[in-house]
Amino acid sequence: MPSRRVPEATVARLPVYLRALVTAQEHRQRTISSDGLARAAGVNSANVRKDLSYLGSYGIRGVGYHVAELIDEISRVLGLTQDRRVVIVGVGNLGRALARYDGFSQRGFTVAALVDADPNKVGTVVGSLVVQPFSSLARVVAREGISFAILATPASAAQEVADRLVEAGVTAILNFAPAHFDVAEGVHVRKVDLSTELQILSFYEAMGASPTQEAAGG
Amino acid sequence: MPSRRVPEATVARLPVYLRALVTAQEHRQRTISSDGLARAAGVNSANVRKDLSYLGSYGIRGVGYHVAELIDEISRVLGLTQDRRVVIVGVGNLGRALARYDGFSQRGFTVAALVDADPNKVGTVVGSLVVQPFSSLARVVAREGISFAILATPASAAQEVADRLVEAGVTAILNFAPAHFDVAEGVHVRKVDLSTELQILSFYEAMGASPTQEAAGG
DNA sequence: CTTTGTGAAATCCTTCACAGCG
DNA sequence: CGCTGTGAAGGATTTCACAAAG
Repeated sequence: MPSRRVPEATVARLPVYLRALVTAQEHRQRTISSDGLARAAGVNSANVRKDLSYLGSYGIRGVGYHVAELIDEISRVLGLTQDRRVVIVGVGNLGRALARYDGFSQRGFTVAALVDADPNKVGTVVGSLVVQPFSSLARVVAREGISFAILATPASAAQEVADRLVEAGVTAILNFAPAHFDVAEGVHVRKVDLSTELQILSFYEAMGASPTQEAAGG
Repeated sequence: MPSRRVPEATVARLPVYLRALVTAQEHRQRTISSDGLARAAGVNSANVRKDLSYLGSYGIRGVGYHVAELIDEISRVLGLTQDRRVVIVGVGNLGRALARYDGFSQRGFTVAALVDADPNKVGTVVGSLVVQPFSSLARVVAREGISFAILATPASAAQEVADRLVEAGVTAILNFAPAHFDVAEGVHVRKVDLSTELQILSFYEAMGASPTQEAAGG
C-alpha cells in the first residue's frame, strides 16, 4: 500500500494500462493477469508485474489482478481523482482540433479556456468556448482555476508563451510547438512533436530495420 | 562517414537536432557547437556529441559543426531525401486538423489521401482533398504511391484498420488511436496518445516531483 | 584556449528465471 | 497448478572526464 518511488518509464505506461483495464471492465472482465494486461498494452508481462509492484498494489497469485481495484489504484497514483482545468494557447488547426477533442474531457481534463494572440481569432467560437486575447491570459487562468496548459502556437512564440503561462501560475505544459523552452523549477513540460514522429518512422523505413512497435511516450 | 548502428534513443533525437539546426541556419549561423545544439534541443552536450558520432559526421575541434553539412547528414540518415506520401485514416476532429497541418508538408510528408468509413464524411472536402471511402483504401494507396499512414480512428477500429493498411502495402503507421495493435514483421508503428501525455503530467503534478522537461518521443 | 570524440562510470530499464503463495 | 513478486542478469542510455585536435 505505501507506494515507493515510481520510475519514469513506469509512469509513462500507467495510462496505457489504465486504458486497457477500462476496456477490460467494459467487457465485464473482473480480473486480469499480468500476461493479459501485457498483451493489451503491447509490453512484456514481467514488465507489467514490476510496474504494478511499484504501486504497492498486490495481485492474487494464481488469479491475477482485480480490474476495478487496479483502475482505482492507477487513477489515484496518476492524480486523476481531481478534475484538471486546461487552457489551450493557440487556436490554429491543431489548437482547434484539440479544443474539440473529447478524449480529454473523458479522462478528467476540462478545456476551460482558449487563448490566441491573433485579433482575428479573438472572439470566435470553438466548440462551446469563445477565444480570449492572449493579453488576458493571467486573468483567465486565475478566474477559471486553471493549472494545465496546452501550447499549440508556432515555434517562434513558444518561449514567450511558456514564460507567460508560468507567470500566470500554470504548472504543467503539454507542448505541441516544435521548439524547446526553459521553465522554472517545478513546472512540468512534455513535448509532442508530430512531424518528429513521422521522421523517426522514416528512419526505420529507410533502414528497413527492427524497432517495430514504439510508444512515443518515453 | 560509414555510419554504425544508430541507437533508438539517438534516432528519436535527430529530428530535434534537425529542427534546431534549421533554425540556426535561418539565423545565418554557419557553425554550431555541441553545447549550442544541446541548449537548443534541451539535452546534455555530451549526449549531442555521442549522438552525432554515430552518424560518423565529424565536427571540428575548437569550432563545432558546420550547420549546413549537419543538416544534410541528418536528413540523409532520416531518409528525408525522398518525399513520403501519407494517407490519413479517420477524418474526425483530429484527422481533419492533421490533414491541414502544414508542418508535415514542410518536412517532406505529403498528405495524399483521406479515408473514412463514415458515409456522411465520404465526399466531403478537407483542405484540398476529397474524403474517400474506407473500402477503396487499397486502391487509393496503390494509385497514390502511399507508404505511410496516420491512423486517427476510434480505438475500437484500430486493429482492423491497421490490418487493412498493412494489406494495402503501408509500411509505417503513426497511431493516434488510444489502442495497441499488432502488425506484421517489418511494419513500423509509433503511437501518440494525447490524453496519456496529460495523465503523465498529472502524475508529476500530483507528486510535485522532479522530471521537469520531458520529451514524449522515446 | 576551445571544443570534439570517446573510454569508463554511473544510471536507468527490461527481461529472465524461479521461489513461493493461493 | 497458475500466476505473482522480485533478486539477479543483461542491455541500453546518459553523463563524466579528459586526451587530443584545431
